[in-house]
Amino acid sequence: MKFNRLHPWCVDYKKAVQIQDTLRDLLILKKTTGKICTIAGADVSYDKHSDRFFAGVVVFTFGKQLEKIEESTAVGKAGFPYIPGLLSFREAPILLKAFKKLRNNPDVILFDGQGIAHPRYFGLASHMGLILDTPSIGCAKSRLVGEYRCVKNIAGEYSKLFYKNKVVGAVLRTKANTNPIFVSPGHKADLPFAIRIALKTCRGYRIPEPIRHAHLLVNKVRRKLAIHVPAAPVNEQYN
DNA sequence: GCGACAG
DNA sequence: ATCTTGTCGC
Repeated sequence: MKFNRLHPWCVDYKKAVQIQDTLRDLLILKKTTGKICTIAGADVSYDKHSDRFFAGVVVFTFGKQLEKIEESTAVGKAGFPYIPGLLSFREAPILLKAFKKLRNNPDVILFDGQGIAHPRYFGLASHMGLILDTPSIGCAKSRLVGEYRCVKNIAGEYSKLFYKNKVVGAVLRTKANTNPIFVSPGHKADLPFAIRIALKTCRGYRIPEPIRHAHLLVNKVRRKLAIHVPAAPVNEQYN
């Protein structure tokens, strides 16, 4: 799939913040009209020993049945440290490498990170959605910013996530007796749409299927490509 | 200065 | 994210 190069990735932290403040104003926070036929999930795994990333994208048909129709992976070195609020500068380059190999153009993409529930309203899902010019939704497993009331322990229940007096997302219970996930619009999406899509793609697990399968995929690739260091000889104890 | 802090 | 075994609960 094609995407726009909006800026270089090799920037300093201050420049990264400026880029976020600029690109944020390009986001469209309204649901895009049109039927959704395919939906993708993306995830990244990190190997600290080789300082490498394993990225994966899985595309599903969207309907009563979710059917896997394509998957794509990429491997590469990490080029930016993890800094809360700047995650996209760390993970987007390797994710884009995987998206570039994708033959399908998914109608919606789910990311394992925040959308606009971010200090500058521009999390990973927003950044990726903008570059790929595709509706995107952030589905994070924990909170970055914002306050919320506890969510009823019933699948489908949610609480609005407030940040600086604005609703930036929802804390969504995708399954009973399980911690909720943090859903927020990325690009070309509004909150009701984000919540609806996240819930419709859950199949008995806490994490929506597209992201869950992308996670399984990157771990599979990681095991396969792991650099096997020869086992250290076992030193027998004498005396 | 202190605490918080997606992956 | 990663390091990691067993274990408690629906």
